[in-house]
Amino acid sequence: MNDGDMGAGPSARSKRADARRNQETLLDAAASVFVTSGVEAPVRDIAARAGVGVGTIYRHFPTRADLIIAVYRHQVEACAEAGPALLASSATPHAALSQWINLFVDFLVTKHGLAGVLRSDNTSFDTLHSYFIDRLLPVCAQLLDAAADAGEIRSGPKAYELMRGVGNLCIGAEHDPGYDARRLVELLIAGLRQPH
Amino acid sequence: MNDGDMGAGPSARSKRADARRNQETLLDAAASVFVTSGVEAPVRDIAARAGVGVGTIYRHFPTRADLIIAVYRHQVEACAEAGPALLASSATPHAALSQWINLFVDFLVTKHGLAGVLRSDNTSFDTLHSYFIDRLLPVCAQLLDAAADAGEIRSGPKAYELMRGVGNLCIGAEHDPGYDARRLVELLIAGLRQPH
DNA sequence: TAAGCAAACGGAACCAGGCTCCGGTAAATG
DNA sequence: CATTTACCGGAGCCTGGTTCCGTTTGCTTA
Repeated sequence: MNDGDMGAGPSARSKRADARRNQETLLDAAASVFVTSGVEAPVRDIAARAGVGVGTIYRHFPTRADLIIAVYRHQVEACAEAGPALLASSATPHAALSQWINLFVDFLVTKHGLAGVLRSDNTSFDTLHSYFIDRLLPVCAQLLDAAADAGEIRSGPKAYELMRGVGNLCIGAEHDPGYDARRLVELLIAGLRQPH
Repeated sequence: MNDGDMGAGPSARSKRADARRNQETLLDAAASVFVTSGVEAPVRDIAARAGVGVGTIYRHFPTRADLIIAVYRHQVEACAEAGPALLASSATPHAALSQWINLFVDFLVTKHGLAGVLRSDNTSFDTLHSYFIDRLLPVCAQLLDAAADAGEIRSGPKAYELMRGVGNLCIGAEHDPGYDARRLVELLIAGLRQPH
């Protein structure tokens, strides 16, 4: 993918040491700033926290979306991999779907502002949106199809629509004690059930 | 409420003619810019469209929220008044609730970006949020209570949570052909039904 | 070890958009 | 017509994103 390591043999040239170090530092700084100030924290704040100039951020992460993706990649991967596992271990496909959606919701609501930025109409977040869709939509579709095949759900929204709906319900869920995204998502999933 | 008299008796002085004219012009300009560029259009654009300076906007509408409220006030009022009417004319309270929610959704999705701005964490939109809540929440609560009394719905979210959820589902619904907010809202309302 | 070079760095500078402030304009009034 | 003052316009400030380029620094090679 890049010319760096990627196991292309022992002779592969590395990036300069300071570059790699900075990339690491930036990821840590961004993660910690995201926790305290949300994913929409000013770029300058992240640069300051990392002790680098803003130019360095843009060199490593051309758009803010790239930075966010890099910070959360592990967790998105984990969520994606949990899908098939849940399907294998759950009593019914609908139960698996429900549990998986819970994982997804937990991820979104604990990342201050992430759900909101996912739905921003700012075009610079398109790649973030695409990343989530590319990685998670197939998983969701698999669970949904399994539940449909089992006759547990009515013909309703396709996976894309469901995921967007769930994502939307998570927006602004962090700091409003009167709003519980999980409860509403449960309601939505309940509405999906076949009225036996 | 309309011409700035503050109800201090019939002798109350009117505003200057140019001020009243500008206020009217601004409302028209804002409405038309909102249609084409969304409710988050730059203030300067609205000023230009109205042929006034930005100072004039801020004098008449101290925050953008005030402007948005003024532009949509009639429609919000109509929506609020439709609640009791629907309750009186519908077969069941749940049907009335469902229809009323549909009105609300129609309103939100046809106002480019309005749902998104309702959920913005930008504090300057708090008054917009408050306005919607103050005006519409009691209506929603009345419908919800009626449906609960009739035993049609399970004990679920309170009116506030329901309205926020519905509002969230409407975010970004305008320009995504693969996403139909109405369908998801219907699912949500269906999930509210008492099982069997 | 030192020289040469490209990679990488930092932050000044530029742009966009929100909001304020104040000198100027003109509506109301006598 | 003169006076008052509400009201107007837009220059200008602020915040935050993004770019650009002179400087620094790690790596390579002699």
